[in-house]
Amino acid sequence: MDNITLRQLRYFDALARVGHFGRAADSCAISQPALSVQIKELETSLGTPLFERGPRHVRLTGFGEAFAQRVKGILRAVDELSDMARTAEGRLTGRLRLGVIPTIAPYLLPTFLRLLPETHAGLDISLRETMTARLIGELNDGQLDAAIVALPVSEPGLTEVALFEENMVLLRPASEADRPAPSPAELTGLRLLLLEEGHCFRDQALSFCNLPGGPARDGLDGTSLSTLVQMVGAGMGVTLIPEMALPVEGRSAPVSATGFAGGQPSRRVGMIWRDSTPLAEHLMQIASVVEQAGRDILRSARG
Amino acid sequence: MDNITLRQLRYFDALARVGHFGRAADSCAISQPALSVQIKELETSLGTPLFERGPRHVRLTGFGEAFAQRVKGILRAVDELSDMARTAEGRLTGRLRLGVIPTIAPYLLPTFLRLLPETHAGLDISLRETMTARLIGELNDGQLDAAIVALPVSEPGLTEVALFEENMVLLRPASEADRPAPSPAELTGLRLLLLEEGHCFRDQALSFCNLPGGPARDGLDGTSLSTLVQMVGAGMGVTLIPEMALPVEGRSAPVSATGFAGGQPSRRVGMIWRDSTPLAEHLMQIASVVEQAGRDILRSARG
DNA sequence: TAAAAATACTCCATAGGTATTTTAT
DNA sequence: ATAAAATACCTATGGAGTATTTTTA
Repeated sequence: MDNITLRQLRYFDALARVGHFGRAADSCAISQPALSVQIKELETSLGTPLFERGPRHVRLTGFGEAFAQRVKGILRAVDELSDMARTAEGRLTGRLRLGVIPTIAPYLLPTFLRLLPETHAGLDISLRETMTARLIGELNDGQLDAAIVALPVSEPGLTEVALFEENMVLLRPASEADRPAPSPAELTGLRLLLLEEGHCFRDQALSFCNLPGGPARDGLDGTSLSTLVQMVGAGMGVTLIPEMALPVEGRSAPVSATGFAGGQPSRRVGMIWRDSTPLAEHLMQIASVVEQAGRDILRSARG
Repeated sequence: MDNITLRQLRYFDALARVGHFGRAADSCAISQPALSVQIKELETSLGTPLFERGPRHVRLTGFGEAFAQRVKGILRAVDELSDMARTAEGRLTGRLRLGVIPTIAPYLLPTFLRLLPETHAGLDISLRETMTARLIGELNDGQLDAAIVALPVSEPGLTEVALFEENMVLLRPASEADRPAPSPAELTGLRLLLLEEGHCFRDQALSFCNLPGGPARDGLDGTSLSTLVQMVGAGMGVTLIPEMALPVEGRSAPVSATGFAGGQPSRRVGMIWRDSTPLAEHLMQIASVVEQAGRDILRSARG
């Protein structure tokens, strides 16, 4: 028959993802028979089946599995072709899909989004806030162009650019404001409230305190820094928050911030993107805007 | 407009290669207007021109240049999808495009092609005989599936598999058969006839004799080993030939073969293919047939 | 029997062909 | 003036939709 088409590969990829002809067709904004026909055509042109059809679910064959891996790469490369064109005339145009982790987003973005138009007027930013692991997945899948995370992520295929370093500060109930700054070791004696599992900030805090990673400890986990701060304000314990969050969170409850006796824990904030992205040059410019935003916030948090 | 299609990328690639709408259209087996339309559509969908049109020739724009690089990779990856399918049912089917360098082809292929059907009946082999540099280019372009060459080639992106090592023997006029085997150093005193530039065998011979690579020396270069052997038979000088060539070439003229005093020069024969080829597993099997053929020939040449 | 994929068929968008015009040297 | 690309216009292929049938747990 005829040659493989990108359309077939896109439909195949969708079906491989969702494992259901009807829903895959939806996600491609076509009808189920249209998708069925294209998949079948791809299979016959290859001369070998890609899916096992069951009445309850559709699964990739062994061959289909290997095929899907390569197809993903091809589709990503084709998407990057369009990205290239967006940079052809010197300035970045269209929509930039940016991911940010939850412990950075609410504090950094207001300043970042205020600064960005100064250098990139008209650039359309779409934001996604979720945890690092998911952001990495979406970068690899081509659903994101770049992400702002805590470094290092050490993911093969991703470039990381370090932007600034910020301290993690201890937040205690305001009533304890007069006590001396504890050492990291003394933290283990306090009720340390942390974000739920999956947040890199949780892991960084635990590792600073030399505590094991393990699963949640009952009642001590929050789903956002704001919640944790409220819990601290209510006298339930203490927590760590990033310096950047101080201006916002420090005023929302009766809490008091302090450093540690000895060295301060810190995290490095940076941007990551696919090695292969054609947007690299422009992402670097945007990274420097992020850096400026971060430094501005830290200066005001400290001053 | 609509999305990018593979068809557009194929046409674009053809035009980027040949730089001429009419001839590119020919190479795609379509009419010139059909190609023009697709190229233009690609350009408008990208929003930026890919070619500078002149009345005498068509050139890639700077952006087009970068674009072409990526497109090549995509098209190769898509072609490899089809290759994958050829291996899906366990055995390799269809046509295998194999390159061989000229100093191996005539001696190895008869035996190889006789052995191959024993393990790969029905496999359709298409052969291309040219020098290493060109074979590497055609491998990278996806015009070849594998090549038999002298190792190492050390090309990034290509896998090499060493198969056997063979000596290079000195061929002298039969009249000199009684003289003692010379040392490599003594070769510089003889009229050494070699293949023209570009043949790796020439370079290997020169390097063994500690001679500079330089360009041709008048009258001392031949275009094939057979020619060299005839020249040696006519008393014009001496030459080096691969051991494998002895059974054929040793009888075609009044010449005498000998080794060297001290160590024997040798070359390593192997197969190369793209790292990314899905045929790797099967190519490895074919490589072992090549190896068997080589060893058979060497055994009969020595025995 | 019920959910889901495959078929049947119709329609329209679009790729391609031929003939012709425009363009740039 | 000429080679070559673009345009015009027509045809035919094929992708998509709706309606329907087939499949199998």
